[in-house]
Amino acid sequence: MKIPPVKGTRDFYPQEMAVRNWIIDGWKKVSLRNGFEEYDGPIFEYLKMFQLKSGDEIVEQLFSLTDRGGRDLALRPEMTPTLARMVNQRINSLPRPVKWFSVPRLFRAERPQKGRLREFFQWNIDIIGEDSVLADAEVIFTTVDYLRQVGLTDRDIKVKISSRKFLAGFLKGLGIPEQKLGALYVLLDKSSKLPADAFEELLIEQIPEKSISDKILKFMTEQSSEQMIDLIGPNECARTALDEINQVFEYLKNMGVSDYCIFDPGIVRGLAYYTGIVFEVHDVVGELRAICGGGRYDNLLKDFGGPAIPATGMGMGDCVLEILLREKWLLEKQLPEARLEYFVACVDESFKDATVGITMALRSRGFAANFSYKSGKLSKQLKQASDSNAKKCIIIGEEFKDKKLVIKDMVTGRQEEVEEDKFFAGLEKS
RNA sequence: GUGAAAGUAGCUCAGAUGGUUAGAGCACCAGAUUGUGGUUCUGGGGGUCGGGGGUUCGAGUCCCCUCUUUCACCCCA
Repeated sequence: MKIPPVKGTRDFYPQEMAVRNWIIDGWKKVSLRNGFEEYDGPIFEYLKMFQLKSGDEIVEQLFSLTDRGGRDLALRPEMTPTLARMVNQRINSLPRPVKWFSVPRLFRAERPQKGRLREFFQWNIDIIGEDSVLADAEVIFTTVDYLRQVGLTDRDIKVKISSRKFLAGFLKGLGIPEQKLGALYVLLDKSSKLPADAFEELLIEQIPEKSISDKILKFMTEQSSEQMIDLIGPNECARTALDEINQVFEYLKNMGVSDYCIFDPGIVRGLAYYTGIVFEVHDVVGELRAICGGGRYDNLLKDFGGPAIPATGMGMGDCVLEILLREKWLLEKQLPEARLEYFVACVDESFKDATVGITMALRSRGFAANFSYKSGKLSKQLKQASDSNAKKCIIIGEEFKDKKLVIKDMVTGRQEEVEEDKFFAGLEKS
């Protein structure tokens, strides 16, 4: 009976595994150099933990199970609740701010499509316990630091930045009641995906008063903060939030990544838990879904039963990123080749023991070395050496009776006889 | 969860209107080459044509169901 892979999952053959490792290694490296420490949690949690924040709709997109003790559990669909739980547990002993990152494997029972699978990896960085927008700027910088590192330029991607606080302030200032905000957020979030006239139509459905809907339209397309000020008028809330946004852009300029960043009032970010600066990174062409997103969530720790502590963070999935990197030919340019330092071959069966012995001697000195199980033709073994991308091949033949090895450089094709002792003595030095 | 398209070897794909034993390239294995790889040539293995049912003398081909993939919705924590 043939069993197929589960819907929405991927098999990582060595070739794909190399890609995955390269992406994740990059995430880790950049996190560490930006001062983040790595953490991880269990891959499943109480189902309740994920219901708590987001309600029943989310539960349908969870892989859940009941253990033998009757506990309702779920495979984690995101990392933030686990982070909140872990930080809350030790909140009094952790030095603040907490700057942590993680690369969890996550699960969502959605219908798979381009850039979205049921099992994936996500880079998370979070700063907890700091309410300055400098922390928001640092999260954005770290994100760009990675994307820039892998070769994406400001012509490939843009960080679109806005503020929940700003948007809420503006809308309330127009006299829009609190209970309408949720539905409006959802619509505004889509403004970039919809054709302009369709968006306008939907907006008028929600906001029939033309004077107000016009202002919202203008707001969504406005880019310069000077004209924003005219638009929001003497609205205290919105002004404070706009100052914050400007402050973030100043920090980002100072950090040297302002070419990547633009203000975009259309960035709203799906659900309710964001409270301040929000951002998404998109490909400039706009063909793919968001590469990553993040923002400030000052109420979350409190929602999870802890003290009111501010937090800001970012999550980046591996699927969309990989698609973009492939499109830009950045993967094949940068992926390190799997390399063997030495391949040890013998000319016939009588030298097999010596071949194994030399290989092990190399391995015990820390070199990646391999040999062939078959002692057939030398040409076969050399082909295997070549296929496994070995830098050098050691040939064991008649010379070995005089304690000599033949060292063949697989790139140049040149080879030389070296005494075994001298060969290993040379290795120790280097 | 809704809608659309597709599924033939490990991969990319041929296979007019239904008709003998389903093909090619790449990949894999072996030989040409008894101490020298990446090139070349020759040969070989590998398919319940996604699965099940139906129509027919006969189905890879037509019909129905199902699974999977892709795309668009929903959603995006």
